[in-house]
Amino acid sequence: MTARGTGLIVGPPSEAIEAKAPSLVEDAYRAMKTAVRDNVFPPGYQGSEQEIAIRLGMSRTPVHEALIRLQEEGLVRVLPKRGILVCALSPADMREIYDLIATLEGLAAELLAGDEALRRPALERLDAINVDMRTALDQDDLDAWAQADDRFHRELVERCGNSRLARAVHTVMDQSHRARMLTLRLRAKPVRSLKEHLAVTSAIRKGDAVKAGTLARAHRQHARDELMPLLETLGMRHL
Amino acid sequence: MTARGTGLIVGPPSEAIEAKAPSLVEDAYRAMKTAVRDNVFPPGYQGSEQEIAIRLGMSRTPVHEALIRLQEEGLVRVLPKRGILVCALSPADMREIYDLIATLEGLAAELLAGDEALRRPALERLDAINVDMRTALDQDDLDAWAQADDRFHRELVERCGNSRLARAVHTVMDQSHRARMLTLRLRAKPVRSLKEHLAVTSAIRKGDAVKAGTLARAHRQHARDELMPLLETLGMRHL
DNA sequence: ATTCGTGAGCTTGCATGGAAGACGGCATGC
DNA sequence: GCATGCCGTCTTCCATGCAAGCTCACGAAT
Repeated sequence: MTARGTGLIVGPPSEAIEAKAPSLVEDAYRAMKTAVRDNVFPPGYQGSEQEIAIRLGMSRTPVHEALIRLQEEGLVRVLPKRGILVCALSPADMREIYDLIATLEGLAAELLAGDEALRRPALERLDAINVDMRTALDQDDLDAWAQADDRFHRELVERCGNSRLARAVHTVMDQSHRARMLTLRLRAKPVRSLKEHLAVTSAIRKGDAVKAGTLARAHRQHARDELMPLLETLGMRHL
Repeated sequence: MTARGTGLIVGPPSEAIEAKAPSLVEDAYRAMKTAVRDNVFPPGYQGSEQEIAIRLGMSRTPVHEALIRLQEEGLVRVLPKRGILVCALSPADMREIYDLIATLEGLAAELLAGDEALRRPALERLDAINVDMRTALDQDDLDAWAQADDRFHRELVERCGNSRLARAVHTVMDQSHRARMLTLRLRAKPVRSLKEHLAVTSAIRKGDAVKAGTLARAHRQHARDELMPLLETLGMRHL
């Protein structure tokens, strides 16, 4: 219990834009997260730490530690003595996620609109992204659209000044990434998205926090209301 | 890559009310979390895994793994090759946390008010807690008041039906618990809290989702606006 | 035919040791 | 006096080994 030295009292990881030191744990973490996101490990997939360790060319230890982090983020479960399991999402889970994101992005937009210093650089980015999305739509390039959409929402939460909010949103978006990609091509041409993005951007520019928040939240709720019936219809129990 | 068997596709930890199996990692996790919450490990405290392992009577491994989880939750930082550090919170961090909680509890109240099946059992609890809080106030029992306050907010998010929301709120509330306890006795008698809790409860009972959400959010914002100047005044750089 | 017990082969939990990095004090050079 | 480079010590990182628990197939008993 010897608190050594009166070292600098460093804050939580919030602020620090620490470029994680390279380590096997970090490698394993990234590799497995990517594998889950890209459906290399499909939901319901069961594997063992040993198997993954061999594939990544390391021992079980770093894999095990990376799995703890992934479990904490809700992407996998480690079943004691039984192996690891990639989590599947039910429609109810998707609803939870959308409700959460809608509200949090609403707050993000609100914070952004209410802070002059914050919104100036953010708007620059958002405007550029909106242009890209318009281009993608004109060219019927769904992948480019999805990428622009992703970037828009990412910038929104990353630049709102609340790092914990950003982290929370990222966590649940990681969980739902797979499902999102899966349903991307099942929906009608997403023309409304651009309109709504522009409206949110505009409200932020005007500094109308309440309106920006309301619009951003409604935007996600629309997406939710479009997605949920689709999932139910397809009888998707899990994905 | 042999996905073994067509085993049951289990969902994310969301639903499962799994009573964590007893394990050294779990013990270490709880012990250290409690130690941080109760200021046994004050912010800025530096220690080593070895030291903690000895104190807990186990090897370094479970301590290390528990630390990974605590780091993921933002309570500590593991500095590579240097030791562990208990995170301190700045006023800016407290603001982040309150903004986040305000919004999330707003959503929780909204969800609760909008769902008949959910709100019935919840209201039973909330009513009881409100009675306890009234008693505590009448007796000037600050500790009892704090406990009732905590329970109220806990029930709110745990019974709203969105497990991810609950988890997110718990995570940031754990982070801010220390600061909250510290400032508990610096504030005026919290008579407004009860009134606001009653108002939120009433709105939920009426099924007025919008009002419930607005009130719950405003309640936390009031607390924030009361707390922030206090922190600044005391010149608290970190806590 | 069906049930139940048993054991082999998985799995992770945890302990431990060696390796490499980070820090701080001390000697050295100016 | 002051800066600088070196080295001992402390720390985590990672590999590995053993132990214990879980699953499932197989065989015996009913």
